[in-house]
Amino acid sequence: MTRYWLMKSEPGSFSWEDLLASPRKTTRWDGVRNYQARNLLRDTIAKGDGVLFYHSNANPPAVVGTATVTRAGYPDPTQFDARSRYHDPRSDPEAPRWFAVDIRAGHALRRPVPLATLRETAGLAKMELLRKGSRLSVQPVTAAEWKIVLKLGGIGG
DNA sequence: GCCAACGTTGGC
DNA sequence: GCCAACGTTGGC
Repeated sequence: MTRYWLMKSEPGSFSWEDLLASPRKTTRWDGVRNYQARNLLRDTIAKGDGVLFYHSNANPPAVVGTATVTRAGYPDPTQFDARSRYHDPRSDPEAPRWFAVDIRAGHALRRPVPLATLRETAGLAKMELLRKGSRLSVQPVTAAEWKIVLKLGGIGG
């Protein structure tokens, strides 16, 4: 069963344009250091799942494109890399603490959908992103929410 | 830059 | 197990 997700990225560190410029428009979604998000990456997110690519800490914050999961959860190598800013010396290679997935860019939205627009859209009232205090960098999106966001973005009907 | 909300750490 | 202190996220 195909599921849908929203992934946040600060364009100052890795933007939608950076994803498009990546080899095969694919990147490893690594550096996630939150246990709830880790559980999703490790246990639930599957190859073929759809991703809304969201620019956080942006002006305006907005969903800007879609992506596809091309590789399901595997140990995030940055946790074992002493030179990485994501290095975690307490993670045991025999039982890795952090996981990553690979994603490939799908379509740019014809119109990015700003956070404010999401908030104004009735069918999205229960979106995780809109919950007060929500900070999950990887979060579930329902099929209905996915459809609505794509429509707002001018793709997918 | 501010600050609310949340997660993690560590003393006890 | 409690909770204060601290660090991070992310909108504004």
